[in-house]
This record gives sequence, C-alpha cells and structure tokens, in this order.
Amino acid sequence: MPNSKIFNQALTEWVHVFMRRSMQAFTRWMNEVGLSRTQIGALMRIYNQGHCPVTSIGNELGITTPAASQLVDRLVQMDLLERSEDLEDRRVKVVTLTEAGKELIQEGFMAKNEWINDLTATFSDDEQLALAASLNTMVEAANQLGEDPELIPELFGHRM
Amino acid sequence: MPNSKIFNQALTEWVHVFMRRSMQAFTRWMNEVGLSRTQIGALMRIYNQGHCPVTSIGNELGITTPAASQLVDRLVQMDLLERSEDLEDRRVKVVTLTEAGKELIQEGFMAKNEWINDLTATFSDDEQLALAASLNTMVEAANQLGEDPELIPELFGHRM
DNA sequence: CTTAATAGTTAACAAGGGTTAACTATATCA
DNA sequence: TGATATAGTTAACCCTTGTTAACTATTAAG
Repeated sequence: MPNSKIFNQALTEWVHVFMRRSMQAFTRWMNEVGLSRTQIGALMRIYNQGHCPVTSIGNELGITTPAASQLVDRLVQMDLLERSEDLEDRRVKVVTLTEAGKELIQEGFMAKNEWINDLTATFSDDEQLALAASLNTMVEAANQLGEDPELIPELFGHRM
Repeated sequence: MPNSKIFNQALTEWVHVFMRRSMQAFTRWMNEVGLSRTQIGALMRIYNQGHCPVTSIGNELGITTPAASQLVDRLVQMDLLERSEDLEDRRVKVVTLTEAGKELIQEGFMAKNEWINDLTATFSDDEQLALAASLNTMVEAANQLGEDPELIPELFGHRM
C-alpha cells in the first residue's frame, strides 16, 4: 500500500472519530440552548465580526432582508442581540451581541472542545510533544490549501 | 509551557481547521440535495442499520411516531426509502434505503472527505507515513475514551 | 374468545421561519 | 431641490415539520 493511501485512510478515520466527538458535543449544546441552525449561524457571524448591519446578515446566511430582520427581532427579544443606529448612516441598524450572547457562543465553542481535555490526558508527556508537532504540520498545510472558507455561513446558512 | 498545553493547543487548532474544511463540504452538500437535518438524520440511521421500523426512527431522532411516519412518507415519495411489511410481525413496517437513497448518503460521506485528497498531495512520502502514525495513535486513544457515541442521532436529531 | 398492548397511519392544529409587497426613513445624485 | 436608491420594518401569506387525538391492524395475555 502506498504511503499516500495509508495517510489518506488514517486521516479519513480520524475525521470520522472527530465527527463523533466534537460535533456531537456541539450539537448537543445547540439542542440544549434551543436555538435553530439559522439563529446560531447569525450569532456566530456577529461574534466573528464584532458587529454588522441587518442586511449583511441576511446576505451571508442566504435569506432575505425581512427574514433577517425578523431573525434579529427574535434574538433581541431573547436578550442575545442589541440593535443600535449607525451614527454615520442612520438608515443602518448595527447589530451586536449582548454579554449573554457572547457567553452563549463561547460556551458553544467550549462544548465542542471539551473532549480534547479527555484525549490529552491519555498521552504521556513525550507523546504529546510528538503529536503536537504532527498536528501543527497538518494545520499549516491545511491553511495553505487556498480558499480558506469561513466555517459559519456554510454550516448554518439557509438550505434552499 | 507544559507539553499538555502545547498538545492541547495544537489539537484545538487542528479541530478548528478541520471544521472549516470537512463540515463545510458536508453541509454544502446537504444544502445542495435540499434535505432537512432530520431527513438526513433518518437516512443516515437507516444506512447504518440496514433497516428499521418506523417507531424506532422516531425514538432515535427524538420525535413522535406520527412525525416519523410522515417523515418516512416524504422520503418514500422522493424515492429514497422503501416501506415493507415485517413478515414476523405484520404490524411492523420495515424501512430500507432504495438504491438512490444509498447513493445519496455515500455521496454525502464522500463530500465530507473530499478535501483530504488535496491535503494528502501537499506532503512528501515520508511525511505521510509519519503523520499517519500520529493520526492512528490519536484515533486509537479516542476510541478508548469510552462512550463511543453514534454520530448520527446527535447530529441530526430534533431540537427541542 | 375477549381484552389489552403495540405499530403505524391519518387528521387537525401550531410554531418557526422563510417569501413578497408595501411602507418609512435616510442618503445620494443631477 | 427633487428624483432615486438604500436600510430596515411590518404585514399577509405559505410550507415544513413538529404536536396530540382518534383510528386501524395485528399480536399477546388471561
């Protein structure tokens, strides 16, 4: 078996295992907080960007501006988002996360990474160092694959 | 910095990169085929189990039996599922994937793993062997973490 | 044989979340 | 200044997909 095949299989297997662990935790959390995919998507986008206008949320999620407006509405009512006027262009409403919103999203990230601690504990000191080197190599390579897409919109956008 | 911290960071980073690539492809595919999370969830469960009764689909996805029945209905109409009577207990309707259904799900898995080939190509032969070893180590460790959950139900179950 | 339990369907209904159309407020251009 | 474009909201509507309740068919138990 050629090395490329060996590597390929190993990576595929790893991806499989990873899916079970990481996405399971994340989705469980998503269900717990009782938010839809679109709602989480909107919150994550805003988390990444700091703030943005209503229309751009719609564009990025692939929904119409009215839909985005209603979406923001609900999240404002849940005290996860705040709307405020843009001082430079008063047509624009700038949307930002509340403290509660920020905490919620950070919780989600933490949920996703929780099992990592468990995994870490199973390795000896030396193993950890070696594995870290491998991981860094792969991260670097992946980063140079070009077209580094944003996770969020694709993951949580509207399905047509 | 202790080795555990180094490893932890490297793994977290890798998970992050991985999410972008693998889940993006999978979700893009999901959007393309125009199926809901629940529908994909049902198809994947049946794919894994070969066949199962309607009620158990409901249980596993966390929805009521009527909801499961309707869900199956729609998927049968799309020619992704088949319903047939269980010969041993004629109350039971056994649900199986059609050829089209099987192909669809396999396509989804392939979409998820597509970028892996690109990544493989960026490494030399020796690198690939070394990295494969690291990956296998981690897979093994992850598999022994206990409570090896099924991917599908959590990922695609009903949110309450 | 009658009664109770189980698998599934059907019907009526509700909520979430999308759409288009019509409107308001602000900004820009000629 | 007046006409037009842009950001956002509101309203009316519709589809998907969940729910509960009522029903049928089959099996199991006394």
